[in-house]
Amino acid sequence: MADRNDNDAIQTTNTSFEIIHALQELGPARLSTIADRLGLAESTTHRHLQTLSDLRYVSRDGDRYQIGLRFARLGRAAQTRDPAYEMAKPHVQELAEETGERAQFVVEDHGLGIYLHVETGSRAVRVGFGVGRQIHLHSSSAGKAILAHSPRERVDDILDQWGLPAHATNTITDRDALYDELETVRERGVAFNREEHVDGLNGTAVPVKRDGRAVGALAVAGPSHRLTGEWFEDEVPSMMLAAANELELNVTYASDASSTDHIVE
Amino acid sequence: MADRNDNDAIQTTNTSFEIIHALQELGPARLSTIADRLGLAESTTHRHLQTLSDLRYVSRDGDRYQIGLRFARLGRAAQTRDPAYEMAKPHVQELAEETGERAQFVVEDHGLGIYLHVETGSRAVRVGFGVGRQIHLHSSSAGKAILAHSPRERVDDILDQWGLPAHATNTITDRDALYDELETVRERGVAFNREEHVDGLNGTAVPVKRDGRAVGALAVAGPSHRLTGEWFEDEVPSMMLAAANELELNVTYASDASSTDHIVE
DNA sequence: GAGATGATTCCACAGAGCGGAACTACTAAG
DNA sequence: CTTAGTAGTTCCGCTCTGTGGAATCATCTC
Repeated sequence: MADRNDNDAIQTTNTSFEIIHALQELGPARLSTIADRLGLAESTTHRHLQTLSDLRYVSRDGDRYQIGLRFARLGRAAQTRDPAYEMAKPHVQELAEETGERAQFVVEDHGLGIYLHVETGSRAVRVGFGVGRQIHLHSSSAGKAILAHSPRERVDDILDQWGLPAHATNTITDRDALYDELETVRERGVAFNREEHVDGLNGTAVPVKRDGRAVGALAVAGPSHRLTGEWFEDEVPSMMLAAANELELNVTYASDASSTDHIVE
Repeated sequence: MADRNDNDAIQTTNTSFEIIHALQELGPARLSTIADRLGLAESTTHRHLQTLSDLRYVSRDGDRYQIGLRFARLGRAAQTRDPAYEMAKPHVQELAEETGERAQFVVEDHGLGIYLHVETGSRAVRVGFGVGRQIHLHSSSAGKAILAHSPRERVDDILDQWGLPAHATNTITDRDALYDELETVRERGVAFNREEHVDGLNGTAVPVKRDGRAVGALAVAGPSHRLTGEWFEDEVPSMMLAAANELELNVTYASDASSTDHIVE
């Protein structure tokens, strides 16, 4: 066959997840819609949906299929796979209160940044980047904080895999420019995002380290007109540094006596 | 073949999810451990893990595999698949504050109750039943509130599927007894759980209805020695009823103008 | 009732997933 | 430095299973 595509992944599993992704995007949808969208036979689509429904990962209401609530469980399992992740939550809440802006905890997986906690302060901008959201690391303050404290080799791999696509007018799209930026971040201990991810949105972040490696980053984001001057460049960062410092102590301490954290099914 | 098991589900998809479930329970695990546990050939396991890793639903660190953070996204999609679910969150928070106990929002899917929001009040009992947790409906206050406002036919189906297993000393394990109980719940508008799910734990819940059907239930749970008397039987229920009432108004109103809630990938 | 639409079941075929065996990469030990 | 031993990866042929098309069934609509 000519179509020796990507690599040899299991096609059936891919198809099942394609259907799940379709449901994620479409919301409640009918079988034929999904089959059309993915270019699958209706019989095939039907069997996948049947299987996924048996597994409770798809719900069905009449002739509408939608994503199953069992995924809440797996999502939760992901969010708590490292005890450090849960420890970050109160600090995110505190930062949201102190700054009044949106505070986040972001970690890296497969070269992307994933929002694990999001708290909105009193005057924070509206939703849109909720928990679970995936972003490129090169164009966000949290991402740069993480990259700055990752081995150069790993950074290269990530950039190879995802490139440096432009998301906003100030996005850093040049590799060397990014390396310089990461050097600055390392020196200052704080990363800034000046409308690099979304126009009109600034952000700043600090890494949370364990054993020298960044396990994630604490970040604060808000409209660029409000996040400016000393508030943006000094005051907010020092709040985050204080939080990160405390968090790092918890995380490091807990990793010694972590055995009790295991949760059995 | 003799083994015409359950029905004809897609075996490959089942296997992939079995591996995911194994990772969920084991935490970081090595390939051979997973293969052993599931009775699969290592080569097969390897291919599944490879595929799931390409999809970013499995992460790999050296020779340890674990659940991927991308599931946080699907979990979030499940948690927000109905806009009503998000509207419940502030009410849960308020109930947790007012009562000081653990407050929850539970919905039904595939005949099980799923915790979508959990907030712990100042003196609430420690974790263990977090977001995403799945419980039988017959043995919890929230479950009974939901069942009481579901069509009899649906209740039968659910009981057929899941039975009435005993979880604690007071669990209702008799079908007719449960029907009587549901009738009481309908009359009072409130459901109670007196150590039916976990010994030492009481709970109470009210349904949240839309168009006559229960979309979920608001519940409060706490140690049986603290949840007693008027506080348990009147005061807490009236707080919940007030919250549910307000929530129902939001939910019903929002369902008219819901088109703007759609979130695009 | 007839017609259309969509979901479900049936079926035959070939492609895809499977397990066993061979191979490679690391460690540990002697 | 060599030799086992362990765990992960790749290879390969077989067969079984997932696939799409067609036929059937269920629901609405006009």
